Amino acid sequence: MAELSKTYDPKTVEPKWYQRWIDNHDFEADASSSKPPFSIVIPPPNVTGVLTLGHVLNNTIQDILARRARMQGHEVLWLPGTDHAGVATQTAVEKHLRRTEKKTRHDFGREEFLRRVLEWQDKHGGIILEQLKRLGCSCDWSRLRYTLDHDYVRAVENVFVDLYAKGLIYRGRRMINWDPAAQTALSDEEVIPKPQKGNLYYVRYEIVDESGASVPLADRETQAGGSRHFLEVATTRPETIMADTALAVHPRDERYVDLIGKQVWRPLAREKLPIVGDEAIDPKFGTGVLKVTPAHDKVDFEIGQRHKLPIIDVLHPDGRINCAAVPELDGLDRFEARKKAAELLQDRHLLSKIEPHENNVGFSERSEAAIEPRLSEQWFLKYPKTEAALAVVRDHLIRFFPAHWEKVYAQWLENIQDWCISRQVWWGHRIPAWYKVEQASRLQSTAERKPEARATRRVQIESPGEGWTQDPDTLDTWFSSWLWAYETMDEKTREKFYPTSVLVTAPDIIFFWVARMIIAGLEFQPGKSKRIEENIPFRDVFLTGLIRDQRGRKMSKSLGNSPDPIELIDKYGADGVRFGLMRIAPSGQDIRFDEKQIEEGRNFATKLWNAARFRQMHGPSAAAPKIDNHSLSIYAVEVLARLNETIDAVDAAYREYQFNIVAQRLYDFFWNDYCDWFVEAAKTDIFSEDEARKKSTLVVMDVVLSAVLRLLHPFMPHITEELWSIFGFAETSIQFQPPPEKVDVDLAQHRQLVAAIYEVVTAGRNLRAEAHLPTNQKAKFALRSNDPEIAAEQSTLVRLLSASELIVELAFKAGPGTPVAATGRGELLLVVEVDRASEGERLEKEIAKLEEELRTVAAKLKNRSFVDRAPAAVVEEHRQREKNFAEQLTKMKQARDNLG
RNA sequence: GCGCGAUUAGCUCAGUGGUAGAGCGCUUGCUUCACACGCAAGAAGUCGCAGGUUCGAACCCUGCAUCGCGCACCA
Repeated sequence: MAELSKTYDPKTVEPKWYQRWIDNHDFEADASSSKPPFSIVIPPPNVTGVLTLGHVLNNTIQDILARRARMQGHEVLWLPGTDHAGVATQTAVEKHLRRTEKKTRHDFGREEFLRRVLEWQDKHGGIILEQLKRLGCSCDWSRLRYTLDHDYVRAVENVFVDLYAKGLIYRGRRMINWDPAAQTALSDEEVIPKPQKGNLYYVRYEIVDESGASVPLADRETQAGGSRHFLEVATTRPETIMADTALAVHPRDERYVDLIGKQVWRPLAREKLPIVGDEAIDPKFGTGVLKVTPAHDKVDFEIGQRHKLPIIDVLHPDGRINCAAVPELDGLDRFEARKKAAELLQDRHLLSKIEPHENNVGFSERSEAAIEPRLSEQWFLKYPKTEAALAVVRDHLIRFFPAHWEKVYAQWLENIQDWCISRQVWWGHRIPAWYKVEQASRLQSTAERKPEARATRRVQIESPGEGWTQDPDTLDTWFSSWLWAYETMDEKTREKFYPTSVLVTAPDIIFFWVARMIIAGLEFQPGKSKRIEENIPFRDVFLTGLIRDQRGRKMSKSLGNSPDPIELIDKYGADGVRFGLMRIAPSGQDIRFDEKQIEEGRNFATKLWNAARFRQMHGPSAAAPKIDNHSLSIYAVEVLARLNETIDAVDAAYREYQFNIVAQRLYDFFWNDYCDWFVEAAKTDIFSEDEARKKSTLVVMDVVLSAVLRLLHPFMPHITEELWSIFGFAETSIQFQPPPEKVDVDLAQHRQLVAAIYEVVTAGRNLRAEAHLPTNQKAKFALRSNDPEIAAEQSTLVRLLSASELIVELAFKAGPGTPVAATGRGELLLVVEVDRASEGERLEKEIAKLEEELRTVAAKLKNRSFVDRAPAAVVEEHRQREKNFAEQLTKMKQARDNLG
């Protein structure tokens, strides 16, 4: 047994053990094992991503669950993998190419661009997997999957074909969310509404004269006031006026009802527009008149449908104005055009005012460009099994932790809309639809296709043959992710490990991923039977918090407030980072990150190391240590009792996924109960000549250390494995040791005595500090007691008090000015002369405190209702307290009186 | 507008009806034979506000305020 160095060095220990675990194939799951299965699929990080603190949190939790399950005798599969992340990766590569080569993807063409993406992927791909290894993640790397693996791609295509055949996937020309920067359609979930400060432009639409003639320009200004020559419209988007195809008012709005059916002149690209009545109009907003722009607004589109209005699109896909009729605006960016349009209207006296106005505008989650609602032909999925998906969570076949997320999940499913699944990006799963080449040759992208150009279409994986061209679009990344829970598994693996045990993820992808995976499981039924329980993708969903910085902001690259986890690991060790983070990660709450907390994790690792070192200095440990119930010291009984309590608390916390509580309980037990109290008290035995007592105490240490190492192993795998092997508690790795069981001794005995002794010690240390006696100066103490139990522990009391001597004597006489403290087992005196005045002052304070406490308890006990109605045990406890306070008060008052 | 969460020591947070807790920070003392990434002691809180239930409320109920998130609206 090598002697341990003074501080723990994670830099050598951690890589050493990780390599051994890999070499031993410890993380590889055996699908033919007879052990009960436990499985987790990793939320696949982006293939070119790098590790963030969010990943550290998420994957540490998964590793804890996997490692604990392994120790509990499960056959564990933690299945790792990466996601191609269509729009995200393509956006990153395009940005890179724009910067380095000043070219767009169109300059390269599809084939060359995809080659560039693959180059990028080779360069940046897989970094995050290596980083997960640094963290100690016990993934089964032999089963590593990627959403663009051949088989996985085939599965995605099959699902598409299948859903098309079922009529659940369809093409349609509908309003979608268009990202003008990435130039692709997005799903509703990828649009983030943000409040924007803008303007409300009040635009006058001239009412068409009954005769059809326009009012002469010169008269307009004067007539604008009272009479009905104009209808005023409040709009935030004057640049889309050319796309207006009607004005709309509420059908019962008295101000305007007589105008319904009449016409107005569109002020830009002058045309006659009808005035229609529609329930969707809010009379209280603006002037109560809405300009209807069916091509560029979702609500307007619906109004347009109801009134059979034409649709005029005045925007290019990149967000520039496309309107030859108004050359001043044509070709301008939409935001430029907004200003310009206002100017044009101003010049024509058609803009009556501009008011500041705040409204919500949708932004692309990826490119951060303002989303343009746009009419476009896309592929859509009508979600199957939404009722069943609601039911499995409602009936708790799947449980969410914390449970309140179940409501968020339900809310989304209840309001679910068809999913726009096609993306006008090149990086991803290409849609398995084929068109006759004559028509297809005209296609840039499905989004651009006019309805009349609709080609002959076939949906199948292989090309139908000569003359057919594949749909140029790809699928939403999440359309592949939703199969992740089972398409990552081969048939045998699936049979053993599907459904998975638990999914660990962040709450912001409940809609994107969690809900859709549940739907996929129910729809495609990958389970062993048709039973719902066999087909849901997981049984528990644990939703982590978001990590924020100290000011409460989300961690983000642009803010630069996200520390690099690898730097933290270099500085504090993976175990320190893991433990520090878990201790502050309350379930379901956001986490404010502070490096101090990681430092504490590192400090705890050092503490563990040194406590082990101390044990090791006193001789070798026994393999599989067993305690002898009959030779236990009272301190041993106490620490074992607390170990038992800790084991129970840890078990309970695990059941609710309360990792912070697990960590905190282990921290408190080990640092306070074991190190600060037990080890210090046990030094009496360890340094004594009594070999039997020494041996007994060392065995208790071994039992506790062996238990603590196993309890901590899921959180701190490397250091615990290192210490486990150094101590030689077992032949084999700690990874497969069963968790500690509670110690079977009569633990009720002695606990009161130990509590009393610790109370005396604390009181004595307090007296010493009050008397300004330095810690390194031994002091003489006396305890007024004739309690043989206490007397028997004299040597330990001397050690813990750092006393030169402790006299246990009921009638101990001390001179006036001897500091005294009341304890449950008699007064403790610090036998030194101190200034009478300051001792008197201290006693007065002590007495005041006791009197206050006594008053509180006495008042409660005088209350008949309390005595009659509170539980007997509570009342008894109060009585006991009253008695103790009264006794101590008497003693303290005597001491004060003795002072003179 | 609807829903969810939060509000406890300077900071970060535990605390599901019976004497307000931890870590950090702060103050004081200590290089004592595992550990200064440490040991010991201490100061510090009208538990967001107002009602209610209860013998008793940080905890349960109602309302309000502030902060955060989601959904809806968003001309």
